[in-house]
Amino acid sequence: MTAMATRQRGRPRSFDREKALHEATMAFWEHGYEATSIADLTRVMGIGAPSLYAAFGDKKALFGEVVESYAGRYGDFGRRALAEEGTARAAIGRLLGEAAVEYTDPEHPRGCLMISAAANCTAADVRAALRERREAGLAAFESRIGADVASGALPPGTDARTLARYAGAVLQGMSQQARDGASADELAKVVEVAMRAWPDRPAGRGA
Amino acid sequence: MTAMATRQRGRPRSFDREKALHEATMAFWEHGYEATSIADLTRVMGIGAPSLYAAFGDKKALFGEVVESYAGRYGDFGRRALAEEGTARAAIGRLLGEAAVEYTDPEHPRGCLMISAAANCTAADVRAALRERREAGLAAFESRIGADVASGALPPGTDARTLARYAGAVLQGMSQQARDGASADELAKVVEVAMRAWPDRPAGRGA
DNA sequence: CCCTTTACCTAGCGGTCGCTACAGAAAGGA
DNA sequence: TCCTTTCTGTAGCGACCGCTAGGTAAAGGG
Repeated sequence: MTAMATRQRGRPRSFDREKALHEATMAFWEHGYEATSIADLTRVMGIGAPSLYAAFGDKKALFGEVVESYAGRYGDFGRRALAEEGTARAAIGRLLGEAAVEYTDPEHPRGCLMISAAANCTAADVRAALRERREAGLAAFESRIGADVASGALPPGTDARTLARYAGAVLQGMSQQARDGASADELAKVVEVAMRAWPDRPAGRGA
Repeated sequence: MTAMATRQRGRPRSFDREKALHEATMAFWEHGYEATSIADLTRVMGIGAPSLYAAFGDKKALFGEVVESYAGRYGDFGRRALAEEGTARAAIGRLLGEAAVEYTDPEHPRGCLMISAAANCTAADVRAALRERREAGLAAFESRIGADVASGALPPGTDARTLARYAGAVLQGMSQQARDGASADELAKVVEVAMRAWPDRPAGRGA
């Protein structure tokens, strides 16, 4: 309390916490929250159960850290696309295009952890946590689209909420398809089709 | 063997097999294959575990019957739309529109059992069984679209496989959104947007 | 009536779940 | 050197998992 950073007393941790968290992320990403057991986790993390509990709390807290680190490391392409592109169309198009690559990257499990890892989960709070993140994503889409409607880059009658939900549905569908085995190329072609639905000039049909 | 239909010997079953199967369907639909325990099933079916095993085999076999009956009872709108509509566009548009209603019907759990019930399932064969059904659905879409390309109802360059996968992705996304709480009206608007991507006349941009 | 056949109920099997008590090991402070 | 602090490994807790043995109840056949 008085001094800060008591410079580690006692026996030092014998494993790399970041690396262990990464391995846990891969396991949860692949199999989902509930289907990944503590025994699975201790095996892939290379540590004993007491070390896991000492370092991360419990299974839910570990999953919480996994989701947080996942969002920053693998889910950030969406935020960047929304922030960096000049129009909602460009942002969503880029986001979906990058998802096609990301969701099929052989370096890690397929699809999106935040979409699939708590799909059929008994723990209601874990389900709710990921659902809230998905809803936050939709809200970010809607906000970006709304800005384009306000600026005139999209037709005045455009329903931002619906267009955001459409983009979210395509994204979630792509995640499922990736987990079902679709290739990056196949998903990229789907994105190309999906973007044809976008109202691309202020004289469009509206909605 | 010699005579047929030995007209029930022994004590008759004390529960309605169809009704029990229906209750099991609701449970699996709501919570998924793995998260639905035998104890959950016996409770909602109103029978003891030995009766369940005697009537349905084991958990996998029961789930198999559930999927089969679900496909006929709740998943048939897709087959009908593909069979009855004059064009692939009309068929897919109707299919998605009916899905918006079906996936949010308060009479039963939200979304589609075949899409979500084995999402994070440890049993690989159960996962594979539903994946194969989804792939069969995509193949049916592709076949119907291919017929329209051949007949000239769709532009010659149209990629039937991609268009089918696009429709499947939207459908799967809608299922997820329904489970996340989207209303029938919201999903219907998403369908309206999604169908704008459809190549609607033989002078379209192709792909 | 008794016998056979089938279904039901109670109780509990071996296994895995998430999690932890406990004792030993490895560091710094006195 | 000894104590305190923190981490590690073994071993196992109570609860639940899918599933079933064994005894009893309810039907038809003789």
